[in-house]
Amino acid sequence: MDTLATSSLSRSLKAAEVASDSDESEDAISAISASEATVPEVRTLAERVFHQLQDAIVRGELAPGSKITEPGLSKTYGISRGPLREAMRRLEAHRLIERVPHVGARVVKLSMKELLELFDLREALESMAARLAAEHMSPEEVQGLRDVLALHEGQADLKRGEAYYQREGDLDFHYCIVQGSHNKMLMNLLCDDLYYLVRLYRTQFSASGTRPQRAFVEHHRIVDAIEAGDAELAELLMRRHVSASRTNVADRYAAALEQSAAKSQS
Amino acid sequence: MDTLATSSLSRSLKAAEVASDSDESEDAISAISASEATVPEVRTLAERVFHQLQDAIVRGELAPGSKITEPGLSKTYGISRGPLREAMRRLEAHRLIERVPHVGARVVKLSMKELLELFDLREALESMAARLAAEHMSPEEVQGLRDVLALHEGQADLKRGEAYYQREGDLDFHYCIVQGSHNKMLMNLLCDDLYYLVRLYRTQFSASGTRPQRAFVEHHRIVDAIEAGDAELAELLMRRHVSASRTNVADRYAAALEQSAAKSQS
DNA sequence: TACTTTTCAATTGTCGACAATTCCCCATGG
DNA sequence: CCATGGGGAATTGTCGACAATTGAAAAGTA
Repeated sequence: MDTLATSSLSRSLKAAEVASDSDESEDAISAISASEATVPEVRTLAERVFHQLQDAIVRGELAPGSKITEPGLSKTYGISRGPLREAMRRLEAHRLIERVPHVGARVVKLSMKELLELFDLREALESMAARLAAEHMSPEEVQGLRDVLALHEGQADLKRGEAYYQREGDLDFHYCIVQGSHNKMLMNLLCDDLYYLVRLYRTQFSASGTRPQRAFVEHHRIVDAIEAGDAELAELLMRRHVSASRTNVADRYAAALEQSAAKSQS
Repeated sequence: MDTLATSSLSRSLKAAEVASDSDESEDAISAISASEATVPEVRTLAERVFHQLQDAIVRGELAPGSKITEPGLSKTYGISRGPLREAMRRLEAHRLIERVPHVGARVVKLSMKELLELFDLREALESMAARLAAEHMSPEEVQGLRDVLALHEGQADLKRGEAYYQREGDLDFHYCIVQGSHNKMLMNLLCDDLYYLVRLYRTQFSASGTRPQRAFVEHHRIVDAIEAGDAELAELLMRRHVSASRTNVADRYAAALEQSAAKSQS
């Protein structure tokens, strides 16, 4: 009951963490359609509660900006404060919580400014990932990418209007590209740090994607370029893709701001 | 005696950490030439030992790949294992140590492959930083940049052959550029995570810079572009600058490898 | 001698208790 | 009524002790 997997992404992320040495990113890709399959059970309490808190934050169970106290969490998760504090230290380093000495910790709350900064980072890093993926991905890995795309397309076909789930799938896609770069540092950075912040944003701003079809064709174009080994094109397309996503978010935010301003004025 | 500042960089990094809210990056720049000035003393033991260990690792006092035990460090730093473990959890998240549950922790040892990956990351991120800096830096900040450059130039003039210290100064320069981007996420990523790994590499491979003059003119060209507000040029020049540095490292490594191979064969 | 098994010392993981600091509330005074 | 200061409850920081796991040395057997 307490280990609800939130989406295929969370599972693949966890699987990647325990087996980060494997150069076979095929594992990670196929793991997406795998069953619950007992994530090689975490060996230590501190590690377990770290992942639990990470999930809880990213899923919005722990509201952004809300204060979290050690005795509270200690009782909730049934562990003592020792391992809990270690988990919190890790969360702090990953920027999912913010701590002030002798005062306490609270879940991070991304401002729109920070969110846009995050998109700038993604643009720089993921375009690089796409370039490297075009240079290094094996034909089998590319096929895995296509499978992922087909899978999500089928899902989106089922729930035409409800594009929310596709947004998580979107991260799955980007996750696979990063795996394909075969650059471990980049993989760590994006998959272990930035993508959790991206997911946090999605719950915080309850962002339901509003351009699923367009994102789909962009995804396909990117895979085409990767398959063709056209690194330059893949980099360019990914840069545009992320940039368009950023613009989309900024526009929606501006619209929401304007609407709330008009409402308060009326 | 236990708080030996290793270089101006370490001080500016620390100062940036405690006052990360300040939008006045002027502070960080001027802090470079400031005196010892008691880094606003860390409030908690865990935090203090974290910085001490961070410095010890980056300076090479704790050899890369060497095993570190909790009782050992506990006695060395005169604290109990509680705060120590919290510090180690933070170091682990920053990828300065690697831990295996129930086995132990050891200082990371960068392979050449990982080092080159690190340079790829820097190329993507710092070129982005240069572009943003060209767009956002104020005239005062640019002046601060020039001061830093002049300062290091004077130092290098003193120790002509000994270019080692300049290498630390090199990071100071890059540090200022990142500050000038005014992108907090980027600043955190580069200054809190990647730059420590870069410094670790420098001790691990005992990298004495071999191209100080060229790096100097490249630095000046970059500042020129930033001052002119030419974002595109600044981005390009920084990309080339980091790329050249990467090539330099790779070449030196290949040469050293060849030399050792020849020696073992004779 | 080589290989397996067993024991044991050392290290890591976890817990509960105590000390130190902060924050909130309330009383007191202007 | 508002400002100010003190007191107390709650939370965070630190410590030492105990349990659990590991790795290797030591003992035993073929």
